[in-house]
Amino acid sequence: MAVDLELAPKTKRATGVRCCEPVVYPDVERAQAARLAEVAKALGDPIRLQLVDVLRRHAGKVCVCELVPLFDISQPTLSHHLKRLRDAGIVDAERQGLWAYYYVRPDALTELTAWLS
Amino acid sequence: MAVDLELAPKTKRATGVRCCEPVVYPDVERAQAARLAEVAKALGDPIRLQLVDVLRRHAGKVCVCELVPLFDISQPTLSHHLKRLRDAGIVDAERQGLWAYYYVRPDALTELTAWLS
DNA sequence: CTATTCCATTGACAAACGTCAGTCGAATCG
DNA sequence: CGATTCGACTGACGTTTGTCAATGGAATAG
Repeated sequence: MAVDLELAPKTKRATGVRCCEPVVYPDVERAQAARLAEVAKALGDPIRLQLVDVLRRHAGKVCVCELVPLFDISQPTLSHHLKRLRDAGIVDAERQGLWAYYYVRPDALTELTAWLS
Repeated sequence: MAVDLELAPKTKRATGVRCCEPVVYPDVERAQAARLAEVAKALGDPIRLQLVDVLRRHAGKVCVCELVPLFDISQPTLSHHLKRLRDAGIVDAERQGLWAYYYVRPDALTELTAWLS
């Protein structure tokens, strides 16, 4: 994932001399950065982060009706946040009759965790 | 950080019976979630994530003029992203004469890393 | 002093986001 | 059947975001 920047110690340069040569950034990097940023973005809201936190603490699946009273937001708004987490691939849902059960997808956060560590 | 949700197996309930009791969410949680989400949000853009990635690979400080050619964005836009990272406490800068050197603040990502792990 | 270089800030704009009230479909109870 | 419940979706709203062109301000070169 590295970009080999030459970290030349900056000294005074003559006027008209460019500061540094352009460095090509590998496209592979960009694809991974896009994936990582997408996950980070989905976690970039306090409510969504708490949702993931609650879901992660339960090995099993959690009913939406249990999540609603945890937050001071309307049910449609919570549903919207859950959809955003679903779109980011972080959680998934399973309907059983009238209820919907959410859970964190295994390995959904491993790439981001690995990058951070 | 846990919230003790009772994960009662859902079964059919009589009409008019509430699904679950409201659970109180500790305020301490919310403060930490706000901090974590702020950091995650700052990382929730591909360019900012790549910026942090580049800065992390260099133990020392990196001149802005070295960062500009890495991305297909204008210099003001890059400056804007750097400011967002500064505001989130992820990076900091140091001016030396005409140049500005950026670096990742130590421990800026430890809380998020710990939460993810 | 004047010209130049580096970087931040401003202003503007379209796009995306967080939120809610309202609604709807599906499933269940009576 | 009709009434009720769960959860998603729609439309609307104000706010935030990402981006650029233009500008400004500080420091250096000549």
